[in-house]
Amino acid sequence: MQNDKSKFKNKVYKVVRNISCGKVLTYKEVAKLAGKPRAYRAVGNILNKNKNKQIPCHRVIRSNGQVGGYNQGVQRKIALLKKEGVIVRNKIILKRE
DNA sequence: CGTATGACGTGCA
DNA sequence: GTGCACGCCATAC
Repeated sequence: MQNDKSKFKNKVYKVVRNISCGKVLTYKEVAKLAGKPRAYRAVGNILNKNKNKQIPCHRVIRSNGQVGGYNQGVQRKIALLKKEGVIVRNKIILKRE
């Protein structure tokens, strides 16, 4: 049985895992897709506590274009994004349309 | 159960 | 464009 909170967390994982290669979503977008557009705070928190490699949480960035953070190190996150084709400059995501 | 924290976002000076 | 303060939600202690 899962409460709304647990469902939200589960949905977040599903959404993040569903992100295509080279694609990046913002915390707000993920929260919105998870059903709680106001829980972007919790999204970051959940991913931070999460250590599941199955989830490409490195594809989740901030709305202002910054890479945000990463439990394995921001540098690691940037490296992965760049490796996937995302342009990153000085911790800023320069994603093309 | 209540408090504190955090990978955030928006508003205002 | 930069800096500071408040709000918002889930999780941990």
